[in-house]
Amino acid sequence: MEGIRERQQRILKLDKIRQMGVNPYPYGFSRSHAIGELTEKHSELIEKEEEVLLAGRIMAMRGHGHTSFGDIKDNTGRIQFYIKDEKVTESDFKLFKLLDIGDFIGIKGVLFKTRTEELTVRVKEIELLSKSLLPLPEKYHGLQNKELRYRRRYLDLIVNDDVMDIFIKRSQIIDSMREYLKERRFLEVDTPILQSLYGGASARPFTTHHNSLGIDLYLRIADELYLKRLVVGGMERVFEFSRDFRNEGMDRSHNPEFTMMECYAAYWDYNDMMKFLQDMIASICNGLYGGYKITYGEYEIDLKPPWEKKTFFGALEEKTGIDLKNADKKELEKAALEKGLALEKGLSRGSLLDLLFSELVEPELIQPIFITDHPIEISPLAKKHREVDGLVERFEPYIAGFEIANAFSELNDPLDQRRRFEEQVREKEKSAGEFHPVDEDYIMALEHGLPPTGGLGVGIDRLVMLLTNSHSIRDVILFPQMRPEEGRD
RNA sequence: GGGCCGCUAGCUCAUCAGGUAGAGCACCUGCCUUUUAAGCAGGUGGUGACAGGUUCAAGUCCUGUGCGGCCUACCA
Repeated sequence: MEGIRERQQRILKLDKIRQMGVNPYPYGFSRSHAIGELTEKHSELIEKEEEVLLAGRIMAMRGHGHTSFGDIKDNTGRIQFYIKDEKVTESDFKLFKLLDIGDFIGIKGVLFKTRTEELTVRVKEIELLSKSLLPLPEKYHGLQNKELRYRRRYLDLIVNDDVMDIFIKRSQIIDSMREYLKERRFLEVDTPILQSLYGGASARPFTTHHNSLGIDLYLRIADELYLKRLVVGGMERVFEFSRDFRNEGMDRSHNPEFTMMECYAAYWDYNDMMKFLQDMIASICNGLYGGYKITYGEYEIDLKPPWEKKTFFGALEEKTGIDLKNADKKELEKAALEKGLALEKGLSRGSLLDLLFSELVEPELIQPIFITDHPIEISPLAKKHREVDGLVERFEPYIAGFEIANAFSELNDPLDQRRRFEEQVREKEKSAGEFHPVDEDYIMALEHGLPPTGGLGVGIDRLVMLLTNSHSIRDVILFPQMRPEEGRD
């Protein structure tokens, strides 16, 4: 066990504190101010010698015999306190001597400035609010070890302010997106996480079991099909912040559980959705930073609308010099080989196009851009393009090389939807040998009539990465998936 | 899945050719009435991730396992 000796020391102190008749774990404390407020109001408070009541965690202590300095920290800031034996009761000073870095305390005192002009609280009374038994990480270097930072995120948050800042921003981003949607009359809904049939994306699900029903259930990989059922039901604009689960590999941009915001609007098409998304992202960014320019790694990115637009095949043509819109498998394979891409055998036309695009085009999409009008093979839930055969009305915005969303004019022709599902099933069974039944219940819903609808899914974790200059999804998820420490078996 | 790297005190890190482990912070004792990575003097603390091998001798070399990181591949 870590810190065992220090822990024993602290337990001894705990006993002494109890012997003084002090409860080391009391029930609350009334603060007059958050620490952060003091910086703004300090001149007035100093002048009036007004007493303040502050609470926080002790982050540092510097003892000097009859006096001591220390720092306490709350959610809003950090402030130095100064305690002098003659100025507090004997028992308060005795209690103070039994405190450690990491303990929560409440103090009553007045503000002053030290000779180095540092704002400081002169302690009049001190109260222990919670005794800590284990030591905090080193005060100067903080907690560096990434494994420990992820496994004991609470320590990471205590010690690394920039980490706290990222998660505050994450919350602000979600708040402002939610607000943006609600202002535009979108209704927030909850749909099932446990689904008896998964759909809305192509990914392997996590499987679980319901005992009393005696059936296997899946954790959702997307909530798309449920939200569109609600549009059928007359909820014209709906959205959900959805925790989705995909049983796939993990890396810098994939965690097995992640957050999507999906929204659907009746009578919108993908052009409406494009404008909506770009304005929403820009507005979130502006709310966060008061502007549209952000830094991501080596890139300066400008999110100011309007964003560039390129069709899927147009972007490919720029890279290959060939219009691949009507290319068959052979021609696509040839183009891929010419560009030096390694090909597995038996790739479908859709997979080939996908491969060409992600290898040749994606990495260069740094400034915000909409890639539109994808091939129909890789978009089973999108409506056929109104002008061009073989394409669908779909867009994916890319920023800093990330695909941050996916949207379409939703396919609402039930007979077409059935054909597309059946095509998918054939593909899947051919390539992966997986059984993947058609969602008959969803088709039935479509047969009752889905109005023309625009749909959008935004990858929240990736958006947060982008807006906080984070380079791993683990840095924007509080408790990323880890293997258990004890190993398996 | 593949490659490379890491795992030494609670934390951050050393330990040049294999010779029985060291610093700073934290902690303990003492001194210190404006310090701020406080200072000074002294001290506690390690089955060196785990298991095996080579060797008179292994933190150090070798093999395996575990966990993690980075890169790469896969994944709409």
